[in-house]
Amino acid sequence: MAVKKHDVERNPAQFLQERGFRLTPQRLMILAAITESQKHISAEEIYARVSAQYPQVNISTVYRTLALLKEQGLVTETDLGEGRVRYHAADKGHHHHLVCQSCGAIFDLDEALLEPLERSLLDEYNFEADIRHLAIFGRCSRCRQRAAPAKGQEVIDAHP
Amino acid sequence: MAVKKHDVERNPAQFLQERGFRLTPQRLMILAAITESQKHISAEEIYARVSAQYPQVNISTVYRTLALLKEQGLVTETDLGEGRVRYHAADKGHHHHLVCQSCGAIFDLDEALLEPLERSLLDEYNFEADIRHLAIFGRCSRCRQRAAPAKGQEVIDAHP
DNA sequence: TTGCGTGCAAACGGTTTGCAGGAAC
DNA sequence: GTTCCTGCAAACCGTTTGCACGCAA
Repeated sequence: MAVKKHDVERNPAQFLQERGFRLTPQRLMILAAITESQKHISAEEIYARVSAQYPQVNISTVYRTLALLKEQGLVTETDLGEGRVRYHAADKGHHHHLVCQSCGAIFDLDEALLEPLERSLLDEYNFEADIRHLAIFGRCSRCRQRAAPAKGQEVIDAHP
Repeated sequence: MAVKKHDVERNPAQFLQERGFRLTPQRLMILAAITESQKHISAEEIYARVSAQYPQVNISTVYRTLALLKEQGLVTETDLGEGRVRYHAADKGHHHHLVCQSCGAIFDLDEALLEPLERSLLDEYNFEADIRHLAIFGRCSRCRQRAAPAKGQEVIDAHP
């Protein structure tokens, strides 16, 4: 069944066109790379994908297109603490990540879990949280089991 | 009363020394800059402070020292989404930030508010969250009042 | 035909590295 | 006297920019 290629490509494309932006092959391919990607994708990865079928694209076009798509609300950014930002189609909905600091695994986190937090931020601080992509760092289930005795990784008590 | 300079300087310094690291003037001054800073401080800011009294320091020394201090658990990092990391003495305790995307203001957030989240991550995902510094983006009370009609800033439904 | 979007190359800002000389122990 | 730490300079990496050409509309 794969991805409904035409749908995912046509809607954002149409959206851009209606706004007066030109539909160039580069933009369409960049859009496709993002919407077809299962996970969050970085600018470099988009560039790699696109240039595989269209070698003359330039990385700066990728960045300019990403800026446009973000501006138009078609993609959102996530900072997973890697020193680089990742992108993701806005229509795929928001979700959050648990990033394991031991093994690097990334787990998706149900949005609902953050609702209580959002509510109390609103109630107690009158702060309207925009939690579209949140990365929470820590240690995953598997790594916890493997290293059961330890409780934290940079704890200051170490007496070797 | 100010900061108890000797205490804050001596403890981490002593700690480093006991671990076999040398106590150089550069390290002491960098340590002092961090512990004396009220708010989170960036590498560049540390460099500026230190080089004010010791012009020959190099920014690379700041980075190397920060890496050491982080490794030894004496400072922790926060990523406030500025494209640069900020540092903060570990013994000042953990706290979190509400970052207003409209006006840039940064508010401190009580650690207790995150406990329910941490607990449910542990319960439901067996994930041991290491939430030492979290930045939550959104819109602060004042900016919400000022722009009451809007509900989100990049919402996709816009029909101008 | 018009002007937006692109490729190119160079610059950016924050951070990291190799090296040789100098200081802490 | 060793060895670790530093300053220097250059490289790094992801990202941004100025410019002239070319293509979508």
